[in-house]
Amino acid sequence: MPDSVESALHCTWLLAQQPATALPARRLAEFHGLPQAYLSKILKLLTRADVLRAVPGTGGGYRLARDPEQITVLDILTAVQGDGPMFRCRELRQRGPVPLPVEACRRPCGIAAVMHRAEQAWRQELAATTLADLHGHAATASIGRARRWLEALPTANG
Amino acid sequence: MPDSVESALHCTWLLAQQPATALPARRLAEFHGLPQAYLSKILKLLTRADVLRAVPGTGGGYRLARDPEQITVLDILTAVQGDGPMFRCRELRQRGPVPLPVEACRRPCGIAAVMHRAEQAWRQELAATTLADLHGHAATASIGRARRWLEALPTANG
DNA sequence: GCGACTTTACTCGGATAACTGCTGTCCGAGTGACCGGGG
DNA sequence: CCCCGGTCACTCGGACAGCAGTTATCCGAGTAAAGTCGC
Ligand code: FES
Ligand code: FES
Repeated sequence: MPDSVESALHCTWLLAQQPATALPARRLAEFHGLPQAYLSKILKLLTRADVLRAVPGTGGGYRLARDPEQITVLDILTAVQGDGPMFRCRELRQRGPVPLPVEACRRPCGIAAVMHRAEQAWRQELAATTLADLHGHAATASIGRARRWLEALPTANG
Repeated sequence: MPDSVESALHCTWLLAQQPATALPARRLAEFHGLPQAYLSKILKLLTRADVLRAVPGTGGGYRLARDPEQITVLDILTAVQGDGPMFRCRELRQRGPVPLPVEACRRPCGIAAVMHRAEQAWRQELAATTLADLHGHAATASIGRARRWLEALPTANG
């Protein structure tokens, strides 16, 4: 699994701490210690998938497109990795010197069925967890460090 | 997910039809319509993981290392893809201008916990399915085509 | 002092290289079967 | 007819290229804010 998934999850989690304001890619990269340009690409993908909303101009950045309770971890993974299933049945049963006729291949084969069932369980676990749940179960130390850094920003706050 | 997984599953499934005799890589590649050399690599990995047993010499090939009831789909995936978890926590919380102290990172972070939980569900589904189960739930057409080809082999049978 | 215009700096967006892992391929070492010769 | 040695073809095993997806990077279009000038 690509590492970009972790970056996307961390950024969305951090944005969930302040759903109102928007943070630019430069700040998020600085906070997470990641290359700014590449993280920009990831945030781009999240924006295309309607997980984040981009705010252009000075003082702009990215903010959550919906409430944290309505953004699941599966949405983030789908945005970064694509919505296609990780296991793809290549229909090997129709190849070789003794191929199976197409009319007998309407139903998915047993191997694909098992794979899809396991993947479905995986997706269900991910879809059952929202950003709000992550915030609720997060360690106090993590929330503390995030809040500390957010309040120390040179933004036009009070 | 790499396509080699499907090849490995199909080969092991076919070998489960005849646990006694051994089939060479050439025959398996011919049956599945796959490149012989690459499939040899996959079978090599399965042999290293003690899923298959290699029989050298003329008339040799690969046979199952254990009974089909004791070989799970997870074993095959682990053999091909490696036993490492697909999601790897890079410890981003320890990076950046406000890093979390190491003493506070003994427990896995919330993101990694969710990911590992989902992956555990996935693994559980795969570990609960054996090659014998695949044979039991397979379509009669698939079993028929396999048996037909196996009996038509030029092997030194009766 | 107030408003409008200009300039500025900052933001996202898409298009463009370098790198790792999967895919595909090759040839050598080892083994069992097969064939020929001798007893 | 049976046993032995030699030859052979077939097998796996590890080492070697090619391509795709991920990672990393750059610069241009667009925008909101700030600064500046005139009234
Ligand atoms: S034919 Fe290979 S997984 Fe369906
Ligand atoms: S610190 Fe990123 S997933 Fe654990």
